[in-house]
Amino acid sequence: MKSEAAAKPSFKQQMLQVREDTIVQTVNRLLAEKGFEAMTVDEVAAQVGIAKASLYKHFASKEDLAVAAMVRVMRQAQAFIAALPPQDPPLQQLRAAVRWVLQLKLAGGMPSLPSQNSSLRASLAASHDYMDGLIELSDRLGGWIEAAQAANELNPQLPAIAILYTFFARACDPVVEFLKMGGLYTDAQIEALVLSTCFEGVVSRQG
Amino acid sequence: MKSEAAAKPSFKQQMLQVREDTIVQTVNRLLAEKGFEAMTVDEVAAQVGIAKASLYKHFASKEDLAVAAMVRVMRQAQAFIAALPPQDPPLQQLRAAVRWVLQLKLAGGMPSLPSQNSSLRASLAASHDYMDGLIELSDRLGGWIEAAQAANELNPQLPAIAILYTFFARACDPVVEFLKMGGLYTDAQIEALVLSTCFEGVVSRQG
DNA sequence: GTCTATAATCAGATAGAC
DNA sequence: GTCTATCTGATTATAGAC
Repeated sequence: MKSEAAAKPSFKQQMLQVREDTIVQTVNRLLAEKGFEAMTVDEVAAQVGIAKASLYKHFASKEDLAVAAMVRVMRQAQAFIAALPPQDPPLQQLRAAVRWVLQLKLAGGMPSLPSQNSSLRASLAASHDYMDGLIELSDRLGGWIEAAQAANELNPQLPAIAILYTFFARACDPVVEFLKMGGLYTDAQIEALVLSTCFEGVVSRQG
Repeated sequence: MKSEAAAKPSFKQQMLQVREDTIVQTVNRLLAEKGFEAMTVDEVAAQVGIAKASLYKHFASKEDLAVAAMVRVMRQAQAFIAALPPQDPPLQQLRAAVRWVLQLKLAGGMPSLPSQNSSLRASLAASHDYMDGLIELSDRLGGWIEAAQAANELNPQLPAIAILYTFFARACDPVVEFLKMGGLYTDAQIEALVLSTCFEGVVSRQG
């Protein structure tokens, strides 16, 4: 019996894992740069430095590639959320979470998926890894939202689900790209601007 | 000499215009439903009820079809803006403009373009009709934004351009679709929710 | 698992008759 | 201008040798 085989992955398996990580990172970058439709599998293979047929030994379809990239981002988000100081007030946790998304976008690391691609949406919905992550994330954020509403820090008249969606939508907010393209503001300024308009809106505070 | 030909379009020209209007309306609907990439020219031809080759007699490319649809929406927006009571305060004008976009989206009439399609962006940028409309619209809204900031109705600390982009971004705000898919809220409620989070944000008013 | 080479398909665009 | 039929290129996916 291979006594160690069960305990830790073999060298070969580690190599495999590393290669797949490389692939998913490449896909993630290309998705962030060009989006799902514009990204071609040829391109992914070329940038990873392997043949396209080899890519298909690791992932069964282009959709699966994108799903893997989304699962990766989802895990990163969960890790960040889990590492937040639990004693901080809910509103602060939420601001930190939205800030994390904005920083990921500004760093060019947020995959941009078409909002209405049926084949990809189906693949995402079929992925347990993705859906479980999405649900856990929604629960976490949802809990903070309700707590912040109960403390009258977030507007209690808004449905919690609407606030949750508003936060999720920052992941594909074109305002970030617009401001970045303009070149007038630093990444930190853009982050502050979008965070501010998301939470405080655009009206004057004392009206 | 054809004395009437110069004064008003001939019957044939009117027919042509009507047909092209039909095409653009169909394209607009398909763009709103499925987006630019998922919409096929075959589909457009089938829904209009003409052969694909005939379509290409009217528009030189798929991009041109999308541009025509965007120009149409732009003109509608300009017409709406122009019809607003000029004596109303700037903030009210802006709310009306954003509300108009949300209603168009909720009615399924807002084309959804990929934020990062180079060929389409190039075509849009090359269209004088589109760019002129965009600039005029930006000037109008920009003027109101600065006036509202001067009156301390909009936050004067935010760059006017950031506020402008925030309004433009409502045209592709996924929160509208999310809430609509959920089925919990009427179109009017969704309109009010998104309008509120856009202007007033999500934090409590009296903090 | 990796490769080269190739299939299979789909979609944008065009030819040419009427 | 409209049609049928076709071309062309791009892209996803696979066969089969090593």
